[in-house]
Amino acid sequence: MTTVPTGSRARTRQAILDAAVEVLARNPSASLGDVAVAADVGRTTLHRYFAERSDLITALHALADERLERATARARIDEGPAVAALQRLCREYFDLGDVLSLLFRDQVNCDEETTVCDEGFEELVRRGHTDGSIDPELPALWIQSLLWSQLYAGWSYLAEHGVSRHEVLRLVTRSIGGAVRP
Amino acid sequence: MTTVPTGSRARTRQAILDAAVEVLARNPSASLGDVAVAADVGRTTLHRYFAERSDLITALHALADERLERATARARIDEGPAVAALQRLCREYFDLGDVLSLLFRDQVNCDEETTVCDEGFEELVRRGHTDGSIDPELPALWIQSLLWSQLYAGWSYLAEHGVSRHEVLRLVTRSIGGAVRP
DNA sequence: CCGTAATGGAACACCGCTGTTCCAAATTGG
DNA sequence: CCAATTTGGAACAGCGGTGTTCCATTACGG
Repeated sequence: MTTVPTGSRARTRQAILDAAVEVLARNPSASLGDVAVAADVGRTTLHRYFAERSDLITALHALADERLERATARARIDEGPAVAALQRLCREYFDLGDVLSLLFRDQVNCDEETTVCDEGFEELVRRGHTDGSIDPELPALWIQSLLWSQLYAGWSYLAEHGVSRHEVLRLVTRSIGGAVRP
Repeated sequence: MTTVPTGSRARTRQAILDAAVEVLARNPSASLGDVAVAADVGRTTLHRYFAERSDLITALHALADERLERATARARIDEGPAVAALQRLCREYFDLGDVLSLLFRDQVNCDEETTVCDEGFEELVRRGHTDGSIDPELPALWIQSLLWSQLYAGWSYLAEHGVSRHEVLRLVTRSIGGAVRP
């Protein structure tokens, strides 16, 4: 049986994952050596935790999915006015930062992400359609694409221009809100 | 001196560039072999036209910049109401397709792209700010990020879901228009 | 129709990344 | 403080992409 992580093991594992998120978000084809350096860990150690590159990627996706789910839960998208709920979701996702750009760059069509949202998200959009706060011409799937792409735009904007995190978040939520209005 | 392209040379060169756009837009780290196959050309021939990978990339950027500039010119962003001009620009860029996703994926902050637009684009946004058709809270740079990210979202949407080009374009222009409204 | 240009295939060395093994050093916990 | 765990460095083979050379074949223009 696998030994229970003795604390040190868990810490190292997390350090590697964090570094991998940061490095691979910027350059999806970065080498494992780069990740190891960023994690301040020997390449040997990295291989000890994740035998193959694909194992690391898998763990990364699991981590991203988990955080995505938590963030979705925190946004309570089934409560209150639709647009406000959409903007709460936007805020929560924005805080995930690099973690989501990972999913975004690999495959926008990520099977997970669609299913993660679809139950509640479609319902949210439907709510907005019926109460007139969301343009009925815009399907839920498109609004989801919009949300993701604007988050991406926000992160890029943050990284490239000297603008505060708070200010960027303001721009994104405002733009998302405006884009879905009828 | 380099011999003047005899027609056949120019055709081959163009075939390689077209294939490179298609292949590299989907996977920026695709091999030159993949590009050669897509161009229906031997790898040797490809190397004959572009000695190094970086030479191909450079040519690709030049091609993208040129088409970007033409598209910008066609949109006549200095004419008419600001939002309509923005939507014309959106339409023209949308038609560039893969060519622009290339620039987008490599570096959203592409030095070229900012300078290409900045003269006219900032003016367009200013026009919208003063006549009240564009939310004055949104800076030109952000609107530009928005435009690009929504185009990207549109292309992805087109590729992944069975939606017509025309329909996607409608969604993008509508969303862009909505996003910048005060 | 002949010669030149253009092409593609094969083979080659080179390089960086990957995944593995082995061993010595450092850390940690009891 | 000792022993087990954890770590990192070095070295290695394998692999795929790169860039080059050489040669035979094909296409094209005068």
